[in-house]
Amino acid sequence: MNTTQRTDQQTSADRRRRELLEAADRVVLRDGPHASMNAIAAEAGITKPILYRHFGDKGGLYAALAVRHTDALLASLRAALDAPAERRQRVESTLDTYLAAIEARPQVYRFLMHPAEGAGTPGDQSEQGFDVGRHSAPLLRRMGEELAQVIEERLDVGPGTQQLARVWGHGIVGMMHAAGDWWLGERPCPREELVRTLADLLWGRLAEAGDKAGGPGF
Amino acid sequence: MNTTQRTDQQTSADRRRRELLEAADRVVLRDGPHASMNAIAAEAGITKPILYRHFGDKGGLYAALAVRHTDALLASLRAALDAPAERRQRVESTLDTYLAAIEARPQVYRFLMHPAEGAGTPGDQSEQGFDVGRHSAPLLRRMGEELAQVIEERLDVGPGTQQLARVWGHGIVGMMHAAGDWWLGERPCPREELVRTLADLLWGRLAEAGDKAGGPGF
DNA sequence: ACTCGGTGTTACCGCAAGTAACACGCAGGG
DNA sequence: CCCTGCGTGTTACTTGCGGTAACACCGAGT
Repeated sequence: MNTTQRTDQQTSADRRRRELLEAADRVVLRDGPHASMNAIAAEAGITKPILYRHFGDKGGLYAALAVRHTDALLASLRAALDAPAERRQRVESTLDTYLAAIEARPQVYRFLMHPAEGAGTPGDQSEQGFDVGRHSAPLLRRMGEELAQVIEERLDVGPGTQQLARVWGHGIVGMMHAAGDWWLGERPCPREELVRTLADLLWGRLAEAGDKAGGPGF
Repeated sequence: MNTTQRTDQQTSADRRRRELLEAADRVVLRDGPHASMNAIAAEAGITKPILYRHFGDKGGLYAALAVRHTDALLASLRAALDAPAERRQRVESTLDTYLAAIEARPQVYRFLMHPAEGAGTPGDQSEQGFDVGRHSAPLLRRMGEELAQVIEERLDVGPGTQQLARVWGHGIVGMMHAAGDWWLGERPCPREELVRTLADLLWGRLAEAGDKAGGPGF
């Protein structure tokens, strides 16, 4: 008797939820990592308590937002990872996919990774921001775990593969993230060069390189 | 005429500053990443405005704290990096030094990297914390730049060494950081194993590994 | 007509960052 | 001896944010 009601309500609530998320997205895209609940509510044309009814608390809204973007990014990454090509080529295109994503929407990226980085003027009060440990970490963690799974599934590295895959997954994601963060800030080189250099690093060129004359070597 | 006065005041102010920093350190070590200005002031036996007179704002205090710890950590890392041994050995001992440091003082580590991660109980209001983008990034950036310099000084990788060294420096630091963060949370294996696995990654075992039977490979 | 669930509002609390404005103690100079 | 600076400390406040309680409207079902 109430199944249609249920579904109607569900979809109605879901639509609201999506609208709110899109509004939040817009305000994040515009205002960068500040984005107070008030601002988001205003952008959505409503007031704070509704946001809280839908998302519980700020973490909930943030998590929902992060899930959206992370899902999209992960889909792209999976596509790059699954492409039919040489391993080196696949690694490069995966790196490139990630870097292209953060390059395309630096605001969103900064919001996801470094929330509450605003606080430009000294009088700016808007510095009480999100927490990061509980949200950006999960984002990176999720990428790390996904990559670990891919590595474990496809790579043959003898015994202890599972442990090794997870270490490598998180390590590679961290490498990608840190290098991308730095690159995004300084733009010292075109993207392809960064991709190539990182792939070189993963390909063991650090071990192969010779010592420079005069020093103790590295 | 006022040179001695000046220096006296200077040293006096510096002593105060150090005392305040040590108090801040203590409260961070105890309370984890919460650490409100009030709490720090109370621990130091004084009140808020004095902290603000000494450090300007919370970012200033945080930066001073971060510099302290980063300096200490960088000194250890430099020592490991400069040890007279094979390159692989030096890389492993550097990784181990970093991981041992974050293992020894996880509270401090979490404060530096993921401030404002507390907020355990839902009723906990103490979630308005620091920003991270302006502080944890500089910390990682600094490590990345240091490592880049070491790489550039000692490694011979042909033309474009400078750019490459910086990419690798930030990338390796990010790998270390992300893997360490994950490991610190889950403790899936002893430290030496993590160190060995990460070094293996840097040594190109990803490229060398064979495909697993049945999949498209990786 | 009367309830009832959903959507929305205003008005408030608590907290933490940051800031006046005032108070004590102690040099030196009339 | 007093009084003027100045460094150090305080109390008491403002602002802005996250989060919540209590009330208001409105369309559907009986």
